[in-house]
Amino acid sequence: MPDLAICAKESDSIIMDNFPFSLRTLNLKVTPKRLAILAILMEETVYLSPEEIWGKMKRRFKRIGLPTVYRNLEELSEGNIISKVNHPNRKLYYYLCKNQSHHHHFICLSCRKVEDINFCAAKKINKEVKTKLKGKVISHILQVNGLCKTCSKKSDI
Amino acid sequence: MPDLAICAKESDSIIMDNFPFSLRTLNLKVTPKRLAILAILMEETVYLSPEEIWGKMKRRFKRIGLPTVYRNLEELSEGNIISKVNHPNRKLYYYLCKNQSHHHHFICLSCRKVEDINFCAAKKINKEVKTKLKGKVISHILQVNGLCKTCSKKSDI
DNA sequence: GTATAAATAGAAATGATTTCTATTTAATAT
DNA sequence: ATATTAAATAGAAATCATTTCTATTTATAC
Ligand SMILES: [Zn+2]
Ligand SMILES: [Zn+2]
Ligand SMILES: [Zn+2]
Ligand SMILES: [Zn+2]
Repeated sequence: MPDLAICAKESDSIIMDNFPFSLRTLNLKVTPKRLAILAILMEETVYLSPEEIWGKMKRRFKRIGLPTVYRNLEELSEGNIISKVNHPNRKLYYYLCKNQSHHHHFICLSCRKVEDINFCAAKKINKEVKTKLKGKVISHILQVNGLCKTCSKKSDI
Repeated sequence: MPDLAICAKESDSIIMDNFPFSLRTLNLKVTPKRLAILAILMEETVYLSPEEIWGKMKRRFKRIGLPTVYRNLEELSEGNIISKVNHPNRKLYYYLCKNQSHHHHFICLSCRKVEDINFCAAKKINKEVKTKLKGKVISHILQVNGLCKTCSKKSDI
């Protein structure tokens, strides 16, 4: 189905084109390095570490500091443009999800693939917190860790 | 209601009494230090950092190393006797929940209070991962971060 | 263009967590 | 009780992912 592939690429570029707007909305300047970080993440179906992103940035810029990568990833994540992965190894990983609507992720602990889980308990949870606990929700984490289809087959052997 | 208080204490000691059994089930030796860590966590309604637990341990033992605290907390958490908190500041915190059944937590980012959320999407999620993604679930995180009743009132001012 | 605040490079520091080895201890079998 | 053995521990030291710092550069608004 070449149509699907073309379609996917078009929608990708639509997302890419919107990054400057998204950045400005967050009061972040539209710098070449910010856009490059987003472009790098756009190309991936797996979550990446700051150091790995730095490695890819070094191919595009002759001067690029690791702190810049860390800072930008944190800002982009804070602004909900990218998402942070809660890895059991407690290291930082980031992922850019093309799916704009609120949802959560299944992450593969082996190959790092990320897949969408079209399920969110937010409404029920917010209700329970509000009525029963009388608290104020700031954020919620829902993440499923495991082995993707391919990796679970491998470990079957 | 003094009855409730007594009842609560009795149920606590029932849990306490079961720790040696739980530890043996996990092939962990029943050491005074393990039991003390559990006793310290039992007394708390808030999550504690390893360093804070170490501080309390130093009152009970004249020789007690911080690595011992870290190691034990990790083992107990791995064995599901205690639960790890996913704090936005990315530091380690642990909590011992008296509620034995599977559930999740609302954590206060201000006073560190932990409250139960009697809701879990595990069944739905497992089903979605199994049927749609054909993956294997290893673990899932569901945690709600916010301000508890008391703390959200304070920040209203 | 100019002004200004934000972003960045690069070096350096940080500090929570982990690793290491010698010693001690709990559990089990005499 | 005593001996045996594997697990647990103390304390010092190392690790290293992440953050901080300051001078310089750059995006943006006028
Ligand atoms: Zn995989
Ligand atoms: Zn997604
Ligand atoms: Zn609170
Ligand atoms: Zn609980």
